[in-house]
Amino acid sequence: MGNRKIVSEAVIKRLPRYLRYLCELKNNDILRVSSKELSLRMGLTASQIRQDLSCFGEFGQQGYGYNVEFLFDSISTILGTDKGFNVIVIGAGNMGRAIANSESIQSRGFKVTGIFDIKEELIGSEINGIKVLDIKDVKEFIKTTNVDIVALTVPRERTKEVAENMFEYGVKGLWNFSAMELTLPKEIIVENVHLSDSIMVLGYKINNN
Amino acid sequence: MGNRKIVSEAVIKRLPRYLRYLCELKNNDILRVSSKELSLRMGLTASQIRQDLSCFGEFGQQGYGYNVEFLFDSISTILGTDKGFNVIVIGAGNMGRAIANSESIQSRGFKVTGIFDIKEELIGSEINGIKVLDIKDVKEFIKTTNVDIVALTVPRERTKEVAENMFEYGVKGLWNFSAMELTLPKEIIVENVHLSDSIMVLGYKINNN
DNA sequence: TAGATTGTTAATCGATTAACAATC
DNA sequence: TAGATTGTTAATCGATTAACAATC
Repeated sequence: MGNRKIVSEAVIKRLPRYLRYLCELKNNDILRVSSKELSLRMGLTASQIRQDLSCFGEFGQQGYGYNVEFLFDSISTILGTDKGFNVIVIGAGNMGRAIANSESIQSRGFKVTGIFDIKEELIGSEINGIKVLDIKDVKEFIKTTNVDIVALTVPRERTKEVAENMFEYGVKGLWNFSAMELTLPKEIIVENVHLSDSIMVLGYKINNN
Repeated sequence: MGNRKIVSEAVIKRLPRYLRYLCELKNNDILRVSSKELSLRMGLTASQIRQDLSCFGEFGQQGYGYNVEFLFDSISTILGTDKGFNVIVIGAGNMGRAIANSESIQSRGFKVTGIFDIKEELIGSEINGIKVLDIKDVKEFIKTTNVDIVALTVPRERTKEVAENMFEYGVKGLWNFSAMELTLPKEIIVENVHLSDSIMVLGYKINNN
């Protein structure tokens, strides 16, 4: 299911950013926006915005521009955030807790339905109202409840093993926070958040500014 | 100072990834690698690896390939991680603590030298051996010690104000974890980590796989 | 109606890939 | 020497930008 046309990675990555700006316009009670106006705010070209949106349909009107709320809702639908995703977090450390507590993630339709850890002292505690469960029970949890995404925040040395298990259990998406490459079959989507990569890019730019 | 040739964003973003793979080779006591071998491991073309590296100099040898350790060190130098960067964290919440505790960040030459928060109950506590200081003292801290990068993990509504202060205090780089766009003068480099953008891209890919 | 702005086609630009002489 | 592999130039591919007819 889903859109069959292949849309480039670059376009997909811009969608959440559009959503962010549209949300801001909405919060300021702005009803309409042209590609020109939006391009000025976002620092890209009006052409690119129109080209990007045209990958998914027609959302504007000649002479008028785009209805902010309609465009926001449309992009939400494209991203699937209107339907919602169930997320479990494996690893109840600082990063896991940050995810479980993130308002911006929840506000986009991602619901943390479970948190798992291996440490005795963490099991049974609560994070943002969600009980931390024993990692031993994660297989059963995935089999019996609907889990779309697994956020992986376990120590580096455990990442590979846990990731492979998740694939085996039929999880559709892995959100990997370990500074480690995961090579898994293409049936499971892996999205990496390599914090150290990000800060290294920042370091490079500082030195070469 | 630094390299005057303008290197494209795409190339820069691949550098930390090269470093990651080279580190792994090093750990497995592999002394040499050809662009072909590396390309197979990394899932890109040998051509691209050679093209990327050629932006910065000549690191290989015909008929031999690349000395793993030398290439690792060279890329470290390009990224400036050999010299080291001092980082302060503003916001001692889960994300701030995750940064202060991250081994992968520290192993790449980024040293957390201070953590700041506004909350009375956090001030004076220790995170990874670093004392949490009062946000009121951050200006003085920046003026008197060498701070290269500020990691911003404060709540959304405080982000803009703190970011502007950091610019004013002469900080060179901002590592922004808020789901908010920062528009600051180009003298200060901003690198964004928008976790919600990342999980939305994952959601899209799951739906359209 | 006149002005504004879309969606799309064509042109341009930049990034990736292929090819190959140089040489270890 | 023969084989391997670099760094670089040329060719290709894809993404961004410009232009414009359609139309609100």
